[in-house]
Amino acid sequence: MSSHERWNELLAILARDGKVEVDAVAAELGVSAATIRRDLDHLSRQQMLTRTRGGAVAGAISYDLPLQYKAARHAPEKHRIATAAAALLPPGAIVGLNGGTTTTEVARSLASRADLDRQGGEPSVTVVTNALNIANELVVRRHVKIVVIGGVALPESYELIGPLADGVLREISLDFAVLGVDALDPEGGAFAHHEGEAGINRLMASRAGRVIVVADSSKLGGRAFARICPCSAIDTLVTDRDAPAETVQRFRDAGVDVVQA
Amino acid sequence: MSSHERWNELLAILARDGKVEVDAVAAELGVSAATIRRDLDHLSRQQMLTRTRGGAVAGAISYDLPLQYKAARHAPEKHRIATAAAALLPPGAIVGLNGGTTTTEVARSLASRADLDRQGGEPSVTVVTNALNIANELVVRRHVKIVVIGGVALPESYELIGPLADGVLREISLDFAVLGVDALDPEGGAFAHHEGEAGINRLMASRAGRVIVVADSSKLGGRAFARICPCSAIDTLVTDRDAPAETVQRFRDAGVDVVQA
DNA sequence: TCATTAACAATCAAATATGCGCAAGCTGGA
DNA sequence: TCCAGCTTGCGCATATTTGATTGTTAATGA
Repeated sequence: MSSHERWNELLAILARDGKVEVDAVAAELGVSAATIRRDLDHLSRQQMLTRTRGGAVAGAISYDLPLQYKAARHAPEKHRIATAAAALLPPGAIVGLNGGTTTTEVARSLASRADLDRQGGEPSVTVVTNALNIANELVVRRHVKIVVIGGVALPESYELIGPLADGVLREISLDFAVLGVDALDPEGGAFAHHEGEAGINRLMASRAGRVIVVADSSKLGGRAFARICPCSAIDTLVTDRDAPAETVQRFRDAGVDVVQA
Repeated sequence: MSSHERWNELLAILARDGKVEVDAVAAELGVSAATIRRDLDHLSRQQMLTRTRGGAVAGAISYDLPLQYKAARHAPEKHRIATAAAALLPPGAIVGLNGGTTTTEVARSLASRADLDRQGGEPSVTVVTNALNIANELVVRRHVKIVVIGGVALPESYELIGPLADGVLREISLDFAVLGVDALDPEGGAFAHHEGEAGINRLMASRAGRVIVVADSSKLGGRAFARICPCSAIDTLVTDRDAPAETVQRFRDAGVDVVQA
């Protein structure tokens, strides 16, 4: 087990329990207490936690893990979904992306696809996003033009929200909006956990000519706190092959074009 | 197998597993570990992955702050300047930060200043920035509230510029603007290499109650392409002790309060 | 207040990853 | 064909990580 994996594990325990104990974790991970202390000191220097005698307590990140850790869940499905979604976007498109692990994959896929069919040195795709991690990852790839919506940053999701973001979004138009959602229901529509995110996503969808929702099958058929939009506002859903046929049919009945990657 | 094929393979493994291990991949692809290391270093320079001991992990999120200690030139000076500049900012301040290595150090210093620790759960400092790297680094640390100006991202500097950024900036006021500059002249004022950056920096300065310029001594006394503002618009200059006394005096004569860290 | 005990910091040695120099092999052009 | 430039693999010196040891510090309770 490498140090990065240990750090992820420590932060996962911290997110779950709110605290870690040196000896307990050392036994659980099969390393010495000295190593755990060094790890905790390291993370403490990065302001990721607060050191206590005998362990550490949650400091900066209390509810959520860095995206890096979450990316591990359903990774192959997300990757396939993302590739399929990116394939729907034509060269030259202006694409809105919100935050989340799946949309981050879409961004990566888009960037590597743009690598292949770049034309004349000009960026062939414009990505408009409110997700800091996506912007940060794509900004070094010269093939994609990156536009960032302003706003207040949410530590949990790296998303920018708020009135400032609204203002910017109202000034631009999108060809496509590719939205990752927390839940998607044939009757209820698309949902996010956070009302601020939902608001931005709703606005992004309304500014776009075509709305594509990406969601692995575990998200289908449920609801979450804040509604983004009804299914009538969604043009295409990209999901994986594990989605139940009956659920897929209900989305199709609701007028959504379903793609199973 | 060509190097391009290997890179694709490495990135594919990274997308699937979230990490790669040097020895495992070397065996799988039938090349030496040295080659894999060189490949990973190469991809790491392209920001496609983050190098770890024994392999690499996906994504831009790292638990390290390598720049703080490895930032190429004038690192100790920049660090001292940044600490001194951050010390000028009182709790509760709304602070504008532009991009650059020195301002990134200021951001880190702000994030770890103990007396600014959040009081009553609320972050006690608000950072307004157009630099993606600063926003991305600070967003996980809850000590500061992060507001990002929108705009088009410049790959060279990670800065957001353009009309969208202008629009957001016009809607807010700052207590302080902390600006890193490319050149600073007692008569000419502050300069940036890029006219887009200069425009945003100028606007940021005009929205701030107090303008603090951070610049190591190598930047003093020269000029660059695009002017940000005259010295009359600058309240404080924070620089290092290597600044020539005569130059410092000329800044003081121009009405700038000079701090040498 | 003082003794006891657990946690800690400092240090060392072993294991292992890494970086560098160099030679061999390959590729593309003159 | 030959050469220049590049990539690859190997060996060795170096750096980093880890676990153990030992002395020090801080919390607990009588």
